[in-house]
Amino acid sequence: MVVSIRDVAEHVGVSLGTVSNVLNRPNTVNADMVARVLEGIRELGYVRNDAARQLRAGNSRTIGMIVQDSSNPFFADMARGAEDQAEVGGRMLIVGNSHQSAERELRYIDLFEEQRVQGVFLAPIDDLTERLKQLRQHRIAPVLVQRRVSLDDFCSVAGDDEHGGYLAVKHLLDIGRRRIAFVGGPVSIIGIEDRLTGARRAVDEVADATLEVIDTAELTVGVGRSVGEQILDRDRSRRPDGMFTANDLVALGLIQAFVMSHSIRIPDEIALIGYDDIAFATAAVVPLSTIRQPGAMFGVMGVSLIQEEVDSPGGHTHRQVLFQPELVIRESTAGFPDAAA
Amino acid sequence: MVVSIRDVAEHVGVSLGTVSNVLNRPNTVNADMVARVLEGIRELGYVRNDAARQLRAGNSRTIGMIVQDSSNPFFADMARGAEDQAEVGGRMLIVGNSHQSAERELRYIDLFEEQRVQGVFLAPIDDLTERLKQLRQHRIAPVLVQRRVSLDDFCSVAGDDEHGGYLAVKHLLDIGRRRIAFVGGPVSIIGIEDRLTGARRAVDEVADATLEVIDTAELTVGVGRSVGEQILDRDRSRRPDGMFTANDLVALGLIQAFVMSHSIRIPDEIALIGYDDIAFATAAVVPLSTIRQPGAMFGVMGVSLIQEEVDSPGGHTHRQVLFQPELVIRESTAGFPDAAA
DNA sequence: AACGTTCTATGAAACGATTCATGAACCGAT
DNA sequence: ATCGGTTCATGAATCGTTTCATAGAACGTT
Repeated sequence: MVVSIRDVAEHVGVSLGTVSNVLNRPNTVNADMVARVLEGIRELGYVRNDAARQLRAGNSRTIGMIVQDSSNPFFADMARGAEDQAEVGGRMLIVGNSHQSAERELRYIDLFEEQRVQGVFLAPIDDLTERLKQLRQHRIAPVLVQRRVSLDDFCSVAGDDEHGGYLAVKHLLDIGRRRIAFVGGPVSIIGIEDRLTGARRAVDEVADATLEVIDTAELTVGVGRSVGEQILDRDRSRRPDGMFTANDLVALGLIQAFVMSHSIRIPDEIALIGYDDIAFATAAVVPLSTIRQPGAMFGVMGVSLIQEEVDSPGGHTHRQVLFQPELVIRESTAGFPDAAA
Repeated sequence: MVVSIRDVAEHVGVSLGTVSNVLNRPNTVNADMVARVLEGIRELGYVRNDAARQLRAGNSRTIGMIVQDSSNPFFADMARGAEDQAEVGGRMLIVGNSHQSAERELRYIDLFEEQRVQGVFLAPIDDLTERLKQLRQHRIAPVLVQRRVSLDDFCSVAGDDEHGGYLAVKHLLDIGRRRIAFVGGPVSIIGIEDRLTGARRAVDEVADATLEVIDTAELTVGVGRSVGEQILDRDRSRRPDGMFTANDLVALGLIQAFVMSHSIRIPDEIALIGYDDIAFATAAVVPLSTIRQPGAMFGVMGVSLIQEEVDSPGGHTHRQVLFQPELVIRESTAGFPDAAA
C-alpha cells in the first residue's frame, strides 16, 4: 500500500541508491536515468518519508516558533515574516501558541526538541536561560525576542522598549497631560517592564507629572475594556488625563469603553497612546496614536539569525538586533483634523 | 554527544527495550525500575527522537492546516480553535500560510504529506479533489472548510455563506437601500461566490433594487481602501447607497477611505455591512455591522472531524458540519445612538 | 594493449526508536 | 518437588531513508 524508495527502485529496475541519488543529487546521475526514475516515482505516487530522511540525515528542516498570543495581529505579523524568511532558506516554520502560559511554553519547547527543529524563536515569558542552554547543547539554536539577554549566550531581536515607553509618555506630556496612567502587564515580562521604565523616566523629567500604574494579567481588548469601565467609575477628578497602554489591543479596549459610555471624550478628557501600530489602530473609532514597531521584520530577522547560527557551524558570534521604535501621532492624542480646520 | 535510548539503557544497566517500555507502557514495568530509568533519563538529558519514533511506529502526531491569510483575524481565530482541539487529542498543529496562492497551497500539501501528518485541514483555493483523494489513499484525512463538496468524499466545516449573503443584503434593503454593491473576490472561490449568490437572491426579491459587483483579487484592508477611493471618485449619483463586503477587512478599508475623505457619511450616504465579525469590527471608527461566524468553532470542529476519521479506522462516514451565520447590527447600518437620542 | 581518468550505478550499513516472541524469576497450590 | 500462572526484562528485527566505499563501463592517451 505505502510506497517506499525500494518499491520505486524495483519498479524502474535500478538500485535503491540510485533513486535516492535522483532525489538528492540529480547531477551525479545520468540524465535519462533521472527521467526514468522520476517517471517511476510519478507512476507509483511515491512520497518521501521525511521521518526516515531526518533520522538518517540527522537534521530536520524545520524551525519552531512560540508566540504568546496568536490573536494579537502584532504576533501574526511577526509569524508571517518568520515564515517567509524560513521559506527562503528552504525550511518550514512550526508555530505554537503559549497563551502566555509558562507551562505551555515549556511543553512546546519539549515538543520542538523531540522534533529536532533547527532552531527555536520565542519571546520567553519565564526566564528560560537554563533550558535554552540545554537546547543549544542539543544543537538547537534558540533566538529570543527580548532585549536583556546576556550578550554571549544568545542571538536576539527586540525593539527598544525603554525608549518606546519614553517616546509615548513624552508625547503625552508634550501635549500638556500631567496625570499619566500606564496600563499593561504582567510587568514581570521584561519588554513590558522596560516600557514602564521608559514611561517613568519621561514622567520624572516633568516636575508636576504623576504616573499611575495599572497592572493587568494580560494584554487583550477585553482587559482594556474592563480597565476602561473601572476608570469610568471613578470621580472625574481622579481620572488620568493621559494613558499609555503596553499594546494597541488594550488601547482599543479602552477606546471602546470610553466611546460606548459617551461620557469620556478622546483625546479631550483623556489622551491615549498604544504600542505596536497594528493595522487596526488606524481604523479605530478614534484612530490610535501609537509606537510603531516593525513586526514582520522581527520575524524575518529572528529566523535569519537562526539560519546564520545553523549555517555557520564553526564560529558564530551572537548578535543582538535592536529596532528603534517610532512615534505615530493620530487622533487619540491630537485634535480631530476637523477641529483644526 | 547526542543521547539515545541505548545510552540510557547502558547507563541504568537495563535493556533498551525496558527504557522504551518505561516511555510507552510504564504500567508493564516494575515501579522502581520505572523510577530508576526516569532518573537515568534525567541525568543524561535524554530527549526522544521523534523521527525515529515516527518511522518505526508508522504514524505522526501532527495535523496540518493551511490558511489563506494569516493576517486575517478570522483565520487566526480558526487556527487557535484548531490548535486547542488538536492539543486535546495529544496532537500538534502545523499551520502553513498560502497567501491565496494555489502554488503555495500545493507546496504545503506536499510538505505535509512528506511529514505523514494525520490529517490536513484547509480552505482550498483551487479544486483539489483529486489531490486530496490521493492524500486519503496515503492514510491522511483531509477536512475542508467549504460547503459544496461531494458528500461522500470528505468531511467539511462551513458557514452557510449563501444564507449569510442573503441576510446581509436583506438587511441593507430593509433599511431602505436600493443601489447595492457587493465588494469581494475572487468570486471563483466558492465561499465568496455563495455570499454573492445570497446577495443576489435578496436583491431579486425587491423590484427596484440593483446589485453592482466589484470583483477584487483579495480580501484585505488595502483592497477595501482602494475600492473606497474609487467610489469617492464617482459622481454622487452613481455611488451605491448600501455596500456588502465579502469580509470585514475590506469593509474596514472602505470605512477608512470614506472617513478620511470627510465626504461620505456612514451610514447616511452609504450603509456598510461586512462578514465574519472579527474582534476589530466593534472597535472601528464606525462600528461595523456584519455577519457573524464562529471562527474558533470552525477550527475546533475541523480538527475534531480529522480526529474522528483517524480514530475510527473501520467505518467512517463523512460529515458536513454547517454553521448558521447571524446578523449583527452596529452603527455602520444604523443611526448613531446619539442621533437617535 | 595497457593504463589512468572520469562517470555512474550498486547495495550494505547506519540512524534511533518500537515491537514482540522468548524466557527467567517468582509465587502459591498441589 | 513439581507445576501452572503471572509478572516483567530482554534484545533481535524492523521501519525507510541516506551515505559511502566499491566497482564496472567508457574513453582517451601512450
